[in-house]
Amino acid sequence: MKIIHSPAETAPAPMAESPGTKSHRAYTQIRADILSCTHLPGTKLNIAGLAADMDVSLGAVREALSMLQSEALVVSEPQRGYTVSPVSPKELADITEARIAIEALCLRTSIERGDLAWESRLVAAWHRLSRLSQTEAGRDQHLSDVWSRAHADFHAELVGACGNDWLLRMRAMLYEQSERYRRMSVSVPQQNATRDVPAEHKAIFDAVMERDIDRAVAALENHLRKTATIVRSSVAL
Amino acid sequence: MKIIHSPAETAPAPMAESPGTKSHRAYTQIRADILSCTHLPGTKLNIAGLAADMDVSLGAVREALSMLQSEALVVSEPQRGYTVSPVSPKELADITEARIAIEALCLRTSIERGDLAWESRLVAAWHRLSRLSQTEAGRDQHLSDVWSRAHADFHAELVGACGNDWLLRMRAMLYEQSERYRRMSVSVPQQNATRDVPAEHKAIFDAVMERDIDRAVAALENHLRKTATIVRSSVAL
DNA sequence: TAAGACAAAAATATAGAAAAAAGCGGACCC
DNA sequence: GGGTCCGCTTTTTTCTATATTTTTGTCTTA
Repeated sequence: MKIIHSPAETAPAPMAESPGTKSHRAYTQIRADILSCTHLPGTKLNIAGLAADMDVSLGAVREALSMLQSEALVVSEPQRGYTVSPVSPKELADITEARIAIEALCLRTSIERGDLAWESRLVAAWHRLSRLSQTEAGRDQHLSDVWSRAHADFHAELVGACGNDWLLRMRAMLYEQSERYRRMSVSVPQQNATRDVPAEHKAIFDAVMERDIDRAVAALENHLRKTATIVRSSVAL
Repeated sequence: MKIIHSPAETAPAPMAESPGTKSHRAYTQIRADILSCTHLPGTKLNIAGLAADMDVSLGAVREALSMLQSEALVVSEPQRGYTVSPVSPKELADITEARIAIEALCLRTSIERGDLAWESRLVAAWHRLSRLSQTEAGRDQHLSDVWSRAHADFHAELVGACGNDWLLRMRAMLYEQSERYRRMSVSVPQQNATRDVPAEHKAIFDAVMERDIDRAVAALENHLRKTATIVRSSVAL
């Protein structure tokens, strides 16, 4: 009769939606630290250090880094460890062009194939984002996170009816990369003042709801290109 | 007294271009086995078994599998191990559509930006492929591998001057996935008889050399779509 | 037949050993 | 006197063997 070999000793807290394995928790945390620029681009990642910080073993960290490599958030040189993927103007330009092309493709098919359920989800995502935009996100950290989440959901929902899993996977990858650049250039009010982001979103949303493919794609492209321009000029690359 | 646990016991031979680490050797081997369908799609991959087969430890295999996951050649369910990525008609269709779109994009910019050095490399790749095609590849295994390599090089060179690393990375991923499907459907002579693959390649090559973008893209699309159709009808998915 | 416990197998985690690279100090040469 | 190269020490990455946890298949029992 083995009593209490303690299933709950490790993590009594629910800890969000982590799939149990320690590798995945490490992955989630390192990923968040990279996206939030706690680990700056180009930094060498010390495996032992990370393992000590989050109280897991080397192997777990190593596996987490492998996962991150698949999203191109870190790069590894054999026998020389892992580093946070560096950033550059060229990279930003490549990502932006690729993203415009692929998102446009996804958006076209999404509008063509989208049914009522999709429209409903899109309306919901739009509603959340537009309400949050009114409350001046950006100052307080929590609100900014919530807005980022809503923004990601809205963009994801736009192409949600595309149906091509491979294109969607690539879109997701590029979105994430763009996010990393965007977050490097937060709090540049003087430039954002000349720009009405909610209006750009509204333009996309309206065109999509009217099923005007070309106008929707044009509005999306405009939105992405403007974002990239702002990011580029505000970040010292 | 530990005798000769030997730094050179494992691989005295140069073993091609493997970057030394055992993880990477394991990665290379498993990858080859998946692409050659030694490990069939959908198969569960036993970590301990693989480790024993190639005489490395669990950790090395685990890391190799992580790398493969980033190329979408294997998928993992937490706590339930790894399986070779399954195949399906839907997947093939998605890959084909995505590939046509992205390769077309890459080809356009490649033709626009390509300089003389690129043209020369392309001519070289074309020459190799066309010579190999004449010798009836397909029967003997080695020749077939050589042809595959030349075919891959030719297609890679077509888009070699594109310049957008992100698009190229995605193209490479999709090419690899297509290869896996293609190799599942080898030796179906009756269908290939009605098709002249070298001529399709020549059509692409000629259009590119004349810098006729639209014709080149159309020829490429035709080539990819025909390949997908053959594969689809010849494989029992 | 279905529920539950047991046993086997497989996946994940850990700690420490081996190998490789990086950092460092001193000697040697120009 | 200054610069460069060689060896050693230290750090870091990689690997292995073993332990722990989870899942899965089976067999009993009501």
